[in-house]
Amino acid sequence: MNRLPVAERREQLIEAALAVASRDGIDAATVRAVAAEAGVSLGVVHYCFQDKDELLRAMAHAITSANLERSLGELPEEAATTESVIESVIDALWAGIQDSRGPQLLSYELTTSSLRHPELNQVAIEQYRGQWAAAEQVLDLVERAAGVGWAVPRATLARTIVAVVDGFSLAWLVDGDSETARLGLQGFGRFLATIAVPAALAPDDELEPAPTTPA
Amino acid sequence: MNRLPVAERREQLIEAALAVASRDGIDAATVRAVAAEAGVSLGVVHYCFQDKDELLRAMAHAITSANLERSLGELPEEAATTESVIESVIDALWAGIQDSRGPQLLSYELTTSSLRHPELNQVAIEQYRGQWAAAEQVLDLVERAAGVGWAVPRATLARTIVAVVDGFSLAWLVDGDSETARLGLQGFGRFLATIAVPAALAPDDELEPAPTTPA
DNA sequence: GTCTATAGTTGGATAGAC
DNA sequence: GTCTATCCAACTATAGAC
Repeated sequence: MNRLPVAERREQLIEAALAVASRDGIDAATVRAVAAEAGVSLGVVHYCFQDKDELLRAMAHAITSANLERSLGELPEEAATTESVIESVIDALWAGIQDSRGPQLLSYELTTSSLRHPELNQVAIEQYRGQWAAAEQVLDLVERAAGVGWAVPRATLARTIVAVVDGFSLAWLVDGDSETARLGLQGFGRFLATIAVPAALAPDDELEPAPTTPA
Repeated sequence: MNRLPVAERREQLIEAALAVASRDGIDAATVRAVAAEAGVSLGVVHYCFQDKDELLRAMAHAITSANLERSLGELPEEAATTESVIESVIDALWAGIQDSRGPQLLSYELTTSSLRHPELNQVAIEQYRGQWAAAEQVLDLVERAAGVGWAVPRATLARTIVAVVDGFSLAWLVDGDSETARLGLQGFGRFLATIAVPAALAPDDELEPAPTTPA
């Protein structure tokens, strides 16, 4: 309706794309559907984005950024046992996931789409780089709150955490059983606690293993 | 070309669908593409299957069945330490995954598709029920080969295993780093070894927790 | 900047000849 | 049983009026 600067229009359209895709799936996020959701006409979308892929890439980037910021929201209490710090971090993390079924599912759809379509190639790896980085920051938080380090390199641990959270999230999306998922994650949390070592005994980080594909 | 009984035609078309979808993604598995892959004409597919969804459901079912049978292929050596039994099972499992990138990715695509489209609703839960059952059988194998039980209910452990394998597989699909994934899984395997207890001390299975949604 | 109109594809599904 | 021909719907993308 109103005339808006292109930049704001883009924001609005990305929001709309996110809404449609979260609600109805990535395949439903057609240019038409996004235009309708935003209340603009078809041509407007093509005026703001070169093509559909550019719109989807922008949407994916918005998700990744949002995830990164959100992951820093949950901070654990100060002094406590390692177990209880981990436990509260996991509960907060899980609550966040549980509250966003649509976006969560969308993020898996984006991953698989990215792996099939060359024009979205960067999307998946960016997602994961973001998640791995976020997991490291969470580890950092736990380290300081509980005064511990880890028996394995932090980067390795971060990848494992992302893998475990991904796996339980997927299963939860399928069977809808949040309590089982939460308990499973807590079980993993207790494992984390077992490999925590007093900060004094742990180096800032272990020696990095041989660098893998820089991609 | 040849005139075949409907049942055989269906088998052939399911094979073709699997080939196309594994190679080019689930979205590429159109009725037309499947017909072309199988070397038959469009009408034939609609003669054998009521519609596209029925074909996809049949394909998904074929995958699940194949996975179940395959998972029993890898048997561990007889006498050995718990660690080494677990290690060899994981290596065999991972080798199988690594050799089937396309089908692996397809299985995630099927899961997300199933969660979005009501007509495929049963697909995802069947997949997971199959995987959970397979994981329990693998646990069973390890129990007998290493003469151990577990400190947590076998069903819970099975879900965790599936979640961890899923998570590492997804990350591998994204970054292509099989060695890191394998090492991550082995790390999880060492955790499994830590919660193994001598068979004499473990009941056949722990008391089941309160039954969750039977679904 | 925004709209309508339309070109050009692709894919699901069916009809009817053989 | 199998094929060709065809219909219809939905989508991307662009052109051109306002």
